[in-house]
Order: sequence, then structure tokens, then C-alpha cells
Amino acid sequence: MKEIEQRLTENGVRPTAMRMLIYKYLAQKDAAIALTDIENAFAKADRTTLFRTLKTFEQKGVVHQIDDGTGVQKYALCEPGCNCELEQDLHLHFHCTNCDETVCLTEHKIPHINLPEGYITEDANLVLKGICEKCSGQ
Amino acid sequence: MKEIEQRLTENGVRPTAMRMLIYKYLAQKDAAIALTDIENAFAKADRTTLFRTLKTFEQKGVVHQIDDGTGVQKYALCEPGCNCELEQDLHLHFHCTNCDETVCLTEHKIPHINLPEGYITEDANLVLKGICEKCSGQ
DNA sequence: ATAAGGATGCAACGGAAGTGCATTTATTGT
DNA sequence: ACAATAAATGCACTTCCGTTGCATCCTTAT
Ligand SMILES: [Mn+2]
Ligand SMILES: [Mn+2]
Ligand SMILES: [Zn+2]
Ligand SMILES: [Zn+2]
Repeated sequence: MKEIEQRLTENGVRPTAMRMLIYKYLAQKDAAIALTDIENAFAKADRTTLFRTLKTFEQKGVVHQIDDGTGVQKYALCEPGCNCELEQDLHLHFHCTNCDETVCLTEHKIPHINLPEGYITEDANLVLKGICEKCSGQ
Repeated sequence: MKEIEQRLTENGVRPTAMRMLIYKYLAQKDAAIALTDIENAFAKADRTTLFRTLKTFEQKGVVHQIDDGTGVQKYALCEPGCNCELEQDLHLHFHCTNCDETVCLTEHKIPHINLPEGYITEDANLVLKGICEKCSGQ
């Protein structure tokens, strides 16, 4: 718990009780988390607070947002040393169509694509979909 | 207009007046189209009809859906010979953060990614974001 | 002409993101 | 310790988009 407090402080996020709980919750999950998930896990807290906590985390580089194509925004903790706010940690994400979970594949970066003249690429999002390792029974 | 009728019929879509107009609208646009766009273009038609038309088109392989990360579903006509319903035409998409338009880059396929053991990839979505050729003034 | 099936229109629902404002809690200066 | 200030939280409400149920209209086949 002390480490969480420190981590938040380092990133310029004031470590309130709520925020540390949310951080802890994110840390113990290996899949990306939607606002609704947190809402269900913390029934007592207000949705707005959770929403704003995620936005604060995102802004301060504690989490990064993931668009996996399901239509709901998900979030995952940034790796230590991840510079996703600078759009330099373009790892890809995998969405399992069986268990509906999305995970970061931080080791797999998005390959560089050569576009025609005139296109200036500033960001990229690559989502692979299929069956995850848990569900494939492998 | 005759060609549109034929195209729809070929794909097993009954060519009603409304549907041909929507097809024509999609054909004359070079960017991906959201339901709201069509709604604005055809003020007289009902949202539901337009919605179901797009779903029918998608199901019959006339259009493919595009998730560009903006949170709104977009659609674009399938290239002749595109087998996107079989998930074999995995071209990438470019979303311009300046003009907010999204285009198909049908010539650029999503590169194959080697995943760890256990992951079975069945589909992929790659969206590049930045400045499009129109907006870069190039 | 009639029956059947498909297309369209109207109304309503639901999920999720987001905002304004009041209230509570923490921080700072005196 | 107290007042002033700022930040965090909670409540209510809104908007946007996708989606569904059901009634009606139109087209097609018998
Ligand atoms: Mn990630
Ligand atoms: Mn496309
Ligand atoms: Zn899975
Ligand atoms: Zn542009």
C-alpha cells in the first residue's frame, strides 16, 4: 500500500484512499478494466468519482486508455517506464471474443507502416481479436 | 442508377428506392460515413430505417464497418472483390484528427503479428491517426 | 384478389460518457 | 488552533449513439 501511495505521488496524483483502492484494483487485474467494472467492484463509490479518477490517472500517465472495439473504454496500468502519453509506447492489445477480456501485449509493438505522400501519422491503435491463451486451453 | 440496382441485387439486397439512395450517397463520399451523417443527409427518412439499411448492407457484404476509435461506428462501401465478411481483407484505416474524417487505405494490409503460444488471432483492426493528405496541404 | 413477407416509420429503451453544482475533505497560511 | 483556500467527492441531470418492439405500408408470389 505504501508503494501505491508513492507511485501516485510520483506521478503527481494525490493519493486519496479511494484512488489507492482503485489503483490496487487495477494492479491485481491482468486484463483491461472498464468503468463499469470498477463501479461494480466499488458499489459504495459514486460513478462520477470513479470516472474522474480514471481520467486523472490517464492524464498523469498512471493508466492508458484502450479502445478494443467493443464500444466501451477500458484502462490498464502503464508499465513502469511507459511513455504512452508521448505516444511512444505503441504496444498492441488483444481482445478475446470468448471471455470478452482485453489484455495489453506490451512486448509487441505496432509495426511501422509506410503511408502515401501527405499522410502524417501521429498515433496508432492495433487490436487483435480471437481466443486468448486462457480460453484456448493452451 | 442501374448499376447500383444490380450491385445490390447481386449481393442479395432488395434494391428499394431508399437503399439505392443510401448506396449512392456512400459511393460519392470518399470517407467513412456514420449513421448520423446519413441521417443529416436524408432528413426525411427515419433513423431506424437508415440504421437497418446499414446493418443489412454490412451483413450482405455491401459495406464494412469501421471502428476508428472515435466512439461512433462508421461504414464504407466494400471494394469490388473484398471479402471482409470472411475477414480476409484486413486493410487499415486512417483517421484524421484535423478534419475528423476516416478513410480506407485498401492498399495497405495489416501486417501479420506473431503472438505467444495460446493466442489464436481471428481478426484485427489497425487505425492510424494523424493528419490526412487533404489537411496536410500536400 | 388475397395472403405472406419484407421494408419502413414511430416510439421507447439502455448503456456509456460527460457536465454543473453543492458538499465534504484535505491543505495551507496566520 | 483557526480561518481561508483548494481539491476531491457525491448527486442530479444531460447527451449521444445504438438498439428493439410493434404497427403500418408496400411488394411479391400464388
Ligand atoms: Mn495496453
Ligand atoms: Mn475500410
Ligand atoms: Zn479469453
Ligand atoms: Zn483531414
